[in-house]
Order: sequence, then C-alpha cells, then structure tokens
Amino acid sequence: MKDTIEEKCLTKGVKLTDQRKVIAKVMSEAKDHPDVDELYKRVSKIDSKISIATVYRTVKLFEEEGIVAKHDFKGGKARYEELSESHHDHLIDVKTGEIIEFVDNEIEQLQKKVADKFGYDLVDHKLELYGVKKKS
Amino acid sequence: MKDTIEEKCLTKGVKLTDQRKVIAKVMSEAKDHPDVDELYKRVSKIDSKISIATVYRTVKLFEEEGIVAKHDFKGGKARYEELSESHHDHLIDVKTGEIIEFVDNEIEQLQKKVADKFGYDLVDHKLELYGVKKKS
DNA sequence: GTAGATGCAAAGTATTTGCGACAAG
DNA sequence: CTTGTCGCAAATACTTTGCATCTAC
Repeated sequence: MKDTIEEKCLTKGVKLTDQRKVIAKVMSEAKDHPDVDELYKRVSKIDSKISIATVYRTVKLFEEEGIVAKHDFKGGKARYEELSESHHDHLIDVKTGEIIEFVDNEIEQLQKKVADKFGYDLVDHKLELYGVKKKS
Repeated sequence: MKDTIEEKCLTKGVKLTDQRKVIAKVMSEAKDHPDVDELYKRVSKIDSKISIATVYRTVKLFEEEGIVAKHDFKGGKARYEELSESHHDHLIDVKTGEIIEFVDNEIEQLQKKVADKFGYDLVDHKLELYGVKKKS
C-alpha cells in the first residue's frame, strides 16, 4: 500500500542507481515543495558526489514517470513534490511563501463539468490560490 | 468605458513612449496568449528598431501596473494577455496548445470559501485545466 | 531641463546536453 | 555484456541589467 518512490521505480522498470535512491529518499522525506537547488543541497549532505545535473535528470525522469509533480509557482524555479494517490491543490501565502495543501471535491467536480461543457476530457489541472493571512 | 492600454498608462502616470504604444497595440490586438518572443516578432513588423529588451521591460512594467496578466503555462516561457475587467481562467488543449478562456462563478465562490476556511483573504488565483478533445 | 526610457551587448538564472567513464540488470 | 546513467563542463533558453544616448512631459 505505501508505495515508496523506489517501489514505483521497480514497477515502472526505472533503473535504481545509488543516486536515484538518495534523491528518492530526500523527496520522500520532504514535507515542503523544494526546488532543484534545494534538493541538490539536501542530496549533497548524504552523498556529496552527486552532481546537480543528475538531480535535474532525475526529477525530470520521475516527473515523466508520474512519480513526482512539478509546479511552476511564482519565482521562476520549478518546485517538486512526491505524488501521492491523494490529489490536492495549493494555497500560497504571498507574504511568507508558505504553502498549504488542500482538497475540495466540489471544485474538482465543477472542473470536470467545465471541461465537459467545452467537449474536453480533463487530463490534468492546476489550481493555485494566493492569499494573505486575515487580521481577525 | 473601453479603457485601452494607452489610457490606462496615462491614468497610472506611465510614460507613453512610441515603443510602448506599439507594444500596447500589439497586445490589445492579440487574441491569443503570446510569449515575449512572439510579441517581439509582431512588434518588429511595425517598428523593427524596437529591441527585445524593451519588450521584456515593457511587459514587466505593464504587469506590475496591473495592465496585463502574466501566465506561466507549461513550456518555460512566460505568456501574456491584456487584462480586462472580466476575469477568466484557462482550458488548455494538451495536444494542440489551443487555449480556451472560461468563467465559472461557482468555482470562484468555492475558492474564496477554501481560502476563508484556512484564514486567508484571496488576493489572486490561478486555475488551469488541461484536457484532450473528446472523441464523441 | 530632467527623470526616466531605449538599444546594445554583456551578464544572470535555470535547465539541458555531449561525451568519455562507469554501473545496473 | 549492453544499455542506460553519471559527472563534468560547455551549451541553451529565457530574462535582466549597466551604460551611454535619447525623449516624453
């Protein structure tokens, strides 16, 4: 049930090198949404011989295999997170950069309906809310 | 009522140079969501002396002034569109790249509700649907 | 007249890639 | 073995910037 990234690689026939294992571990443990630079820093602490090119190649590979999700939040840098079975969207605090994950099935349904209305089948979607904490 | 980009510049105290007028015109006439390269091409046809640096500087300025919207759709390049009073979201055909604009007030309301639930005031949001045309 | 805009080319970022050496299946 | 991966540095792609010149207001 708890499909780790490593297990998914085996399933999908992705060769499991030492480097990939380290990167998989780092991504699994990440509670945030790190960019490649950040991943590289964390990975380097475990194995300083891993190059940033490998990190780039690996996250791209994982993304193509549907193992991790890539986000292009504001800021130019792509950020990644492990893909779990439970889909969620993001609420981003524009002041602090903090990211809150949420799910809203009602919105999900409406999205399907909209796509349907235009004659499309939804293959993916992205919903980002940008907000500021209330005074209250 | 029909605030042109030029009029908005005057209102906001943005200096109206010849270059900016040309860029404003091109953006106003664009029915699609061009990236800077594409804008530069169109602008060049009108005045070939305008540099791409100016296009970059101008779209950035317009964005900061709230005159145009910047989108980071898949593909690395930022794409722009004139901001009209009517907000809308995007449905992107993953096969053709075609972009359909839509509005769904129900979804808009739910977004506010979600932000509210977490104690946030919504300042912006981004909703992109990616789909493929149905066989039907 | 003066603050701000432009063009050009050089400098930044973020990401990708060619290549010889190397390792997983 | 053989195919695919890695590290490295060079190359790309997109965007920003320093500086001297020019222009809208």
